[in-house]
Formats: sequence, C-alpha cells, structure tokens
Amino acid sequence: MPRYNPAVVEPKWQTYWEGNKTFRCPEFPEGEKVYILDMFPYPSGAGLHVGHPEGYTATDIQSRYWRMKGKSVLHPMGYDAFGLPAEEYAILHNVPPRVSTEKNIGEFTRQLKMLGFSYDWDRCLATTDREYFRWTQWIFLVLFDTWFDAEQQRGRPIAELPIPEHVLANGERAVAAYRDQHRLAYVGEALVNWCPGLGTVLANEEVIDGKSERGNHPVQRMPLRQWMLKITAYGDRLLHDLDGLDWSPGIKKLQADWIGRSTGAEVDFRIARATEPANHQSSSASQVFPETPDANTLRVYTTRPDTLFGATYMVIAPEHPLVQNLTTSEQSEAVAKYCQAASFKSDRDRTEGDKKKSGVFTGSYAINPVNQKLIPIWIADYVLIGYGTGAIMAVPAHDDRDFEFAVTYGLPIVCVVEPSAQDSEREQYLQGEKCYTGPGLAMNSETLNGLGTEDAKGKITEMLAGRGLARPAVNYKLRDWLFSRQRFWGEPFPILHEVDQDGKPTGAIRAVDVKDLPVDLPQLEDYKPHGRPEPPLAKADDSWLFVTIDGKRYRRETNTMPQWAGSCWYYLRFIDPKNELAMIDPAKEKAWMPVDLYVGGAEHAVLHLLYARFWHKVLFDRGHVSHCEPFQKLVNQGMILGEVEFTGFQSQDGQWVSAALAEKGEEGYVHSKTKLPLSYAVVSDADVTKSGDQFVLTADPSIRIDSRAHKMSKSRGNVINPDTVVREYGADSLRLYEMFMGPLEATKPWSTTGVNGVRNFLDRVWRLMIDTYAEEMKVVDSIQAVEPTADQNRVIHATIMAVTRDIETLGFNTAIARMMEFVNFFTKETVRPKQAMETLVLLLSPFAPHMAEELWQALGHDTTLAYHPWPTFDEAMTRLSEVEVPLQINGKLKAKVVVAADCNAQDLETAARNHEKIHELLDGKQIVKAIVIPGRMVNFVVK
RNA sequence: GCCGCUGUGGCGAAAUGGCAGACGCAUUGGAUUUAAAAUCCAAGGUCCCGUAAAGGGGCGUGUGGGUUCGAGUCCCACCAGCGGUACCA
Repeated sequence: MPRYNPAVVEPKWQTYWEGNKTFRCPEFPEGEKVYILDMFPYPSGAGLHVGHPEGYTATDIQSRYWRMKGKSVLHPMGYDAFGLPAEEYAILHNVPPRVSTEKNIGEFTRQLKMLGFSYDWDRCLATTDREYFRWTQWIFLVLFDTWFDAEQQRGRPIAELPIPEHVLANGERAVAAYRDQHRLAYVGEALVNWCPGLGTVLANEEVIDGKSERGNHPVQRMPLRQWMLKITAYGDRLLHDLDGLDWSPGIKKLQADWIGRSTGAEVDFRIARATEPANHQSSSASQVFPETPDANTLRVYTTRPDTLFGATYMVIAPEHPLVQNLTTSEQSEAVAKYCQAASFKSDRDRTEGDKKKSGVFTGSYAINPVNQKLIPIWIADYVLIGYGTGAIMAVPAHDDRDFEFAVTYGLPIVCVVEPSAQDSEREQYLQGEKCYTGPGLAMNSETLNGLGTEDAKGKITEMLAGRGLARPAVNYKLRDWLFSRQRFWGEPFPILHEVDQDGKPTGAIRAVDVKDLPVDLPQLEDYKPHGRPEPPLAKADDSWLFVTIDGKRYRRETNTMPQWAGSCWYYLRFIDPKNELAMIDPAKEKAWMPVDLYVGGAEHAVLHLLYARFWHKVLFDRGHVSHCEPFQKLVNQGMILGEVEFTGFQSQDGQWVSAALAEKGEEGYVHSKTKLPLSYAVVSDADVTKSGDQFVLTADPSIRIDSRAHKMSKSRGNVINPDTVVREYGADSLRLYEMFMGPLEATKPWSTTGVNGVRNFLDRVWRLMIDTYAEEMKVVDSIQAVEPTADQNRVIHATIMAVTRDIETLGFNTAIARMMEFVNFFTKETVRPKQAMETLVLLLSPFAPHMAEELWQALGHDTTLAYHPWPTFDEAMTRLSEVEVPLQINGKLKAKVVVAADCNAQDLETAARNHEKIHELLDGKQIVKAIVIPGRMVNFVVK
C-alpha cells in the first residue's frame, strides 16, 4: 500500500478496535479516573451534521490522551430519542415512532463509528429503551416522594413532612391532599402555554416570542391542570453552587440570570375605602405581617423599598384577584374592556413592538404606608400576574417602565433619590423630567433623607416590619417546571388516579409500585395529536388505561414527560448501564462521578443544564448520588457556520445595488431609498476585489458586496455533510480539520480548502515515514535506529511539551500547528531517528487515530498504541544554546544580538551597548535607564 | 433597550505585558517532468526613499484617550458585526 488511503486504513482500524473491544471501560476505575462526556445527540432523520464531530473530536482527543497517560477513562455515548421532533418525523413518514427512532439511531451509530471515536459502545443507551426509562420513571417517583424543607434547604421524604393540626383534624383525605401539594412533583392549575399546532403544552423555556421553539406555531395562555416540578425550591442552591464549577463565566451568568434571584421587600398598602377615614390604620392590627393579605390590603413586591416616598400610584395585573373588588362603578366598563382585551392578547402581542404602556384606572386608591397619602390604583398589562404579588407600587422617578406609564397618563413624578452632583443630567432628574434608576442619597423621604440607597432600603423595611406592614422578600424569575406534555412519544408517568364506580376521579393519586416499572407506552393505532388538551394516551385500551390494586380502581396518568426528562440523568446511567436492580450502583457512582469534562453546544446553557442540575440535587438530597453537582467542568463548542459567501444585491430589473443601500424590510431586503424589494445573489469570489476595508464588484467598484458566513441551513443550501467529507478526505482529515479551524469555543466558518490543507498535512506525515514507491507497506530508508541530534532533540522535546500542554488546555489548533512544524522540520532531515517518528505518531494519535495506528504498525509494533505511554519531555532539551535578543531604544526595535542562552543581565547589556548599530544610535544620547531581561530583550531609554 | 461574545494580512488564525502575523489556505516564483498532476524549495503587512541586486526609514492588531521603559494583550470612552433576551418591579 504505497499511498495514504483512508478509505482502507480507517475501516481496518475501526474493525480492529471493535473486535478487540479496545476502548472497553472497566466497571470500576483502575487508578485515577476521568469521566469525559459529550452531550448525547438527538437522532434526527437528517443524520449527523459537522457540528457534532467538533465537540466529539475534542472529547475523543482528551479521552485518548488520558488513556495514554494511564488514567481510567469513561467515555460513553448514547441517544436522546424521545420527544416532539422524533414524533413529528414519524408522523411525516407514517411509521411508528419507535421504528423511525431506531432507524435513526442506527444511522447515527454508523456515522459515529465511521469517525473513529473511542467510545465504550457496550455502554450505549437510548432514553427510549424500556430498561432506561424504567429508571427515569423511578426518579420521577423520587421527586414525587420528596418535599422541600425550606429551613434545612433540602429535599426530604414525604413521610417526614410535618402535618399541621388543622389538616390532621380534617382526616385522611385532607392529609393526602396536603402531602400532594408539597411534593416536588405536583399537579397544579397553571396558566400554561398551550400550543394547538403541536397539540401540547410547552414549558416557558420552549416558547420564544410567543411561538413554539419547535415549529414556530402560535402559543396561547390558558389555565390547565398539569404536572409541575418544584424547581423554584432549589433556586438558591442552583444559584449558589454555580460558584464551585469550572464553567465559563458567560454560561454561569446565563444560568444566574435565568434563575433571576432578586431581593427586596413585600409591602402592604391599605386600600382606601370611602367608608373609613384615610388614616384609619397605619399599622396592621396584630403588628405582625400576615401570611396572606386580607381583602382590604394590596400587597406589592419591590426591590426598591427606599423609594416608597416616591410611589405616586399603584398598578395591578389585569388578572389580579382584586380587580373586581377595586373597580368602582364609574370605571367598571373601561376596566372590563381593558381586562378582556388583555386576556385575548397573546404573549407575543403583549411584548411585541415598541411596548407602549397602556392601562386603566380602577377608581380606587391605596394609602401609602409611609406618608398616608392616597395614591390611585391602576390596571396595566406591564405588570405580570406570575411574578411577585402581581401588583407593584409605581415609582416613576426611579423606574423606567413606571416613568413611561406616568408620562403617558399624566401621573405625578416625585424624585426621592438624589443623583451625584457631577451628573450632567442631575437637574432633569430632580425636576422629574428624566428617570434616574441608579443609587444615590434619599431625599423627599422624611426620616430616610441623606441615607444611601442600601441603608435606606434596610431602614425603611425594618421600620415597616416593626409595624407589621412589610417583610424582606426574595423573588425568582425562575418558575416551576411544567413537566407534562400531551404527546405520545415520551415517558409515561408512573402515576395512578383513583376512580370511583362511575369512572370519575376521586382526586386521590398514587405512585405505581417500583416493582411494576417500567410503565410502557400503550400500543396505539393513532397517536397523532388532535389539537385538544386531552393526551393521546387517553385513547389506549382499557386494559392499559385502568388497573385495580387492593380492590381500588385506578386510571393511568395519560400525560407524558417532556424531552428533557431522559437527558436529566443519562450521565449517571452510563456508569452502570445494565443494572437491573437499581438506577445505579452507589459504589460505582461514587467511583466515577462527577463528570470531569462535559462538552456540548451553548444552546443547552439554561434548559438541559439547569434541569439536570436540579434532578441531581434531589437525588443527592435523597442519598442516591454522592456529589451535589454533576458536571465539574463544562466547555461549550462554538458553532460551525457555512462556507464564507459573497452576497450582492440586485433590484427587480437585474441591476446591481450596493450592499450599503440594502436594508432589511418586512420580508427580505429592500432598497433603503426607493424601498423596492431586492433579491440577493451569491457572487463568485473571482468577481470580487478588496477595496479599503470592504469588498466590491471588480467590474463596478461602486457596488459593495457583503462577505460573511451564514449558519448552515437546508434553505440556504450550505450544509456540509460529514459523510461526504469522510468519503473525499477521510475521517482523520475531518477530525483534524475541525480541531485546526480555530479555538474550540469560537464560532468558525467552514472551508473546504482548509480540509484539503490538513489532508495535505496527513499525506506529508505519511510520506515522512512510508515509502510510497514500494509495493508493500514499508518505512522509508531514512528512518534509522539512531540517537537524534541535538537539533532534532530540541524539536522533539519542544513539540512534546507544546502538544501536551495544548491538549490539556483544549488548545487543539495550536497543538496541530506544532506537529506541522515538526513534520516540516523532519521532512528536510535525511536521517530520521526512529524514536522521533514514534514520538510523532504517538502525539498525533489522539487527533488522527486511524493513521497513527497504521503508522505504528508499520514502525514494527503489533498492538494498538491506545494504551502506549504518552511521550515525556525534558524541558532542558528544548532550549537553544544561543538566542537572538531584540534590542530596543525607547521601546522601538532597532537591532538584534545573538548571545548565549544563559547570558546574564550584565553581559547582555554589554553586548547590546557594543552592538555596532546600537552604539551608533546611542552616541551623544543620555541613557536614562536600561531595561535588561536576560534571554528576552534589552531596552534603552534615552533622552 | 438590556446582556454576552468578537474586531489582527486576500482568508482561517498565532502571540506568559517584551521581535505582531507561528501554523494553514489561497497567491506568486523556482526545481523536478516531454507535459500536466503530484511532490520539493522559496517569497510576500503597508507606505516612502533608494538600487543592477542590495539596503534604509516611517506607519501598522476597529476608533480615540490613558497606564507602562515597552500595549494586540491592562484601564476608560466610543464604533461596528454576531448571538442571546424581552416590561421579572
């Protein structure tokens, strides 16, 4: 085999690895362990795209590297296969979801194996496997069996939930209902996102701009009884435990912002009734802040209690329970009209566009507890019923939204926080002409005057708390996780609803016994959604739907779990994938967890990672896992864009229009002056010239051409298929190219000539060692069993040092560059020490494993190099005996001098002064200072 | 609007505060070849002065300031592109 032919080499080694189970991972680590995990793919019908191998190659390099460093490496792969896209795909192709899913999994597996990843395939799993979702259901039962003890800040068994006296007094049913309310998995009436297009409800996280993330269908808000998971209980821990994780600050911030913890105070405002004097009460009757406000009290949440004196009106959400109560007869018509309009508005309408504030006056007033002033109560949809108390005190001087509303409706604006004296807009703030949201000194606030914002918050909260009118409060943007879906292709809930003789639910629920898990999906002819909120599982036969236990009749829960469920814990199952007795063997869990490196796309920054962390914490609280966080180090690979394209714009009559004149219109692009529609066309790079900092048409330089890479998409036709790349260049080239493109975390455009470039490098490596003219596999004659020269040793050791460091820091692009330099160097050497060649093969093996194995064999080894010790280096060998030191005058490079590498500062300075050119330049100048750094540089500061 | 990321040759990119552009693509020249492909070797930031060839000098990391003997790197302000997000009181 003379020439490098990946089409032969690659399948050969894939077969070898598979046949010898080269990458089988031991049950328990032997020595130090490392758990390297990819975000498992969703096996869509489209197959792997080039974004997948990017992260997978990065983890594969690390896995192979650590194996050679002697660690026990757990590196598994599986499939996240339940959920909407798979079901939509099955409907489209008119096959049962299980059939199409298994077919897609087969295709993904073929592609992953084609790329030579060193997974332990014996651990492969899919979330749709009955033996897998059995334990997903089991974990759901753990959630169902857990309540959150706010005092201890941890989840505890439901049996330990203290039952209040008054509940106990109401008997067994009341106690059961009380327990059900406190479970981490509970049924709640929630204003949900119902998506008729998909026939299911969606989590808040799955709704983008009032449309479904998947399919872009409109979403309506409607109240439905749904399974919820009490993730909010873990809000503080999910936030706090981010501190100890080795994640990028950006991702941590995304999670923190999503959790959205804010601190402030709840304050009660007494509603002014015509029948009682305005200052009837200035404190609550009991001097204790009531758990729930009475009908004459409007409770608000504020993060700025220091601005209470500036509260000039109040706003309640249109859905607020006090709307009726507060509306006076004169206002009732206007209020009814406004609230009705608000309820018909979709979330999209509410938030779209310029967000002009609208509202309506209720006719009622509240009493500001700090100064007894009467302030009007308004209704406006910029206040959300689902956050805080659904009501706010409006401080227009210090809140942008309140300011805008106050200006619209002519409400008073009173400045109570003094901006700094240096502020150029200070006067406008003080006059209430502009809104000041920063900190400052309290003013117009009686006893608070002169206090800083933080001090004022504390003081006023304390004062009002003493009168039973306020308490410190914490709020989260995070909402409880809506956990049920009305679709077929998901895990059934292991829950039974008791029914009476007429088949009506009694309200009692019970868990399916663990021994009866899994609850499998029923056989259904027609599992398609029908646009109504009853789940398709309700169409199952009675034999599936109804069960009788201990003489009681039950109907199964017919909702299914969302796609996130299976991906919340797959990393645990990889550790013990075949365990039939438990989710995981605790000893194995302890030995392998946590995940040491988790690599995947940033699109999972909030959803998957937050949900998985939540489940993990519950399992931790209940003693099933030993660490409180699952993923120690997280790295997000950047997106791979399509090839860079030059795009020009053309008007309807085919005339070129400069990109400078094109702007985005309602649909597509329009001419910025004439507003006529423009079409865009890809321009060949041969017709484009660079002019200044932009590109123009060579034929007409007045036409500017856009140059950029776009996201790969079917519609744009710029999708790169890994199969094609492997066929034309080989898997090793694909792997190497994706690592060479740039930093792992950066967004990078694809370049086919770039793939060709790394293939070229692999060819050079091949020719460095293999005699391409020989008939048989044979190394070149220049490879000899001799000691390397000093120069060769320097290159060898410097390369080992750099590649080792770069792999550990995930700097794969520079590691490859170092190996290229190595090859460039040794290509010129007529004698190539065998030891040097072996070193290169070992260094290259994590990146291009097929070629490395083949060369390793050609060099005379008869086993895989996968466990061969990683090359070591001697830093002393990397140093040159002489170095060239730059000489500067006033920081400007003027000359260079060659000195011994160990030359001390004094000798170096002397050498520099004696340098002919420097000597000349220094002549007649006064040297103020000389900065001399041995081995690096000399700088003379002169006057 | 807010948040985040990114601005370095024709392109992808390197560079513990110390020689900007390693490595690769594309380009150009040379060697080899009957020829081509392939391969090997070499060249190049830019402007100015100068020359047969040399050589010499200035300017260069989005813009403007600052810190420093010295800034692509640190600080401040701004601009542009990309991505995310949407009234959370």
